[in-house]
Amino acid sequence: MSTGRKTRGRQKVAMKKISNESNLQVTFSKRRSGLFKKASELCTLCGAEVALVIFSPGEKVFSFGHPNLDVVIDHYLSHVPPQNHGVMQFIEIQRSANVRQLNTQLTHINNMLDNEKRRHDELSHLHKLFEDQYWWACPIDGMNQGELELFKNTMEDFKKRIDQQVDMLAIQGPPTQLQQFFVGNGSSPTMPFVHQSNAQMIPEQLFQNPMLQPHLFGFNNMGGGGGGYGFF
Amino acid sequence: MSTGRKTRGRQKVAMKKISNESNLQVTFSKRRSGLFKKASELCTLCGAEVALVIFSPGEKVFSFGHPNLDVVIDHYLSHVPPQNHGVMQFIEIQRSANVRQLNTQLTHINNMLDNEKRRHDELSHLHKLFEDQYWWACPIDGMNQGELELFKNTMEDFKKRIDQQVDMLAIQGPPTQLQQFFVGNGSSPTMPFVHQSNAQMIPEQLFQNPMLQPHLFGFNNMGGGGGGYGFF
DNA sequence: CATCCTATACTTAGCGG
DNA sequence: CCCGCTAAGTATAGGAT
Repeated sequence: MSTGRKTRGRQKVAMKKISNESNLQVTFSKRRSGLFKKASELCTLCGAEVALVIFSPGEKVFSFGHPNLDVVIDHYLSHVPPQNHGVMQFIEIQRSANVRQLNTQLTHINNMLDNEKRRHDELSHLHKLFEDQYWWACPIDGMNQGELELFKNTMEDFKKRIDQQVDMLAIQGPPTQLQQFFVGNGSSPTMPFVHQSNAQMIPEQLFQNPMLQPHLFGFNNMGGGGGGYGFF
Repeated sequence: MSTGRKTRGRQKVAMKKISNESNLQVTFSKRRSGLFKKASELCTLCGAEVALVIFSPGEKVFSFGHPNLDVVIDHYLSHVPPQNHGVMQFIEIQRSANVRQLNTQLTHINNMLDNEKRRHDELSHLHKLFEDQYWWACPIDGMNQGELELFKNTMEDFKKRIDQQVDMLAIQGPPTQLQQFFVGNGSSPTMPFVHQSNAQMIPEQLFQNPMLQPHLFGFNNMGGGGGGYGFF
């Protein structure tokens, strides 16, 4: 009954970098959650705008923003509308360029596929001719003069088609391999994290907690500008 | 003895915007301090990089950053080490993602072209057989029994090749069009962020700033001005 | 890693200066 | 606004799952 307690409860911890790596990771995770919760509560209770970005020692990024992270950051960087932020615009332009390039490539590729499709249809058509006429199964040596004449014409017609085929292929030229674009090895480990800047980024499960739901989007009574803290 | 206590102690407060203006102001101030403290503790304990920006309902700005607010924000915007040309690297990562996608497409395309090349070779070979043997030019009606027999065998052999061709085509199926990627119209502020950053060591010394120790929170009230921070 | 649990350390609402 | 005080509400270290 009077045995030692189940746990020692919360222990006081020195305000310095945690040495134990495993412990550090757990503490980081817990305190990060707590910080996000506090931030969202400040937004809810006081109608403040908050931007919070955290890089873990393990290089991962966690962020939170109300009403929106990028809006607040832009608001901080300058008082110009977020849509006009230089970096964003530049990046967006780059992205668009890449997509256009990709579309051009695919247009070419689709044209090639069209050609190939036509080839395929031609071959199928040839095959159908064979099937329909079934000439090859006929006992040639049993043909009469007329039959042989017809056969010969069929053959010549067939030869013509084959020639057309081969000419077409010759004109188009034999398919050649396309050079791939090689990207610098991606010294970058693949990262599965895609943030959309028009949504608040919150560490996943944290806000599955119903307690936090209402904090995130409940209000918006921010006044207009007026401050004099422009940076540009 | 049984008189009422000195205070009611901390009362539970509903998680919604505080209506009493005076109360709200006090709570904002207290909680803001608490948030900055928590943020600085996270930095100290876990060596994390943190950026925190708060706009009060009155549009005043409060911020905190370790090792430095703008560094962290830039790091966030680019998701790469601030020392290097962050934005460029980010753009490069974006481009890499697109190029990887493009390479995948081209790999598929090249496989298809390989198949088409094989088809082409087969057709060429068939054509050559015709040319070499020149059978189609021979007066069929002039063949003797043996010649007809040979001709029949040749035909059957040819038919077999054609069948192989068509079977192959059937198995591969006809080429299909690829969907293109469309870039959204620029009106949308959305922009995919790829989170990924290389490990970056945080100089501990930077956080040994006495301002950030236990109770002196390292935040600066920027309510009036600031330097000019330009990204370009 | 994220969660649950328990015992404590820490934070903060409400009230006075 | 800031500071202090008090009591109650929260966050969280440690340990286990």
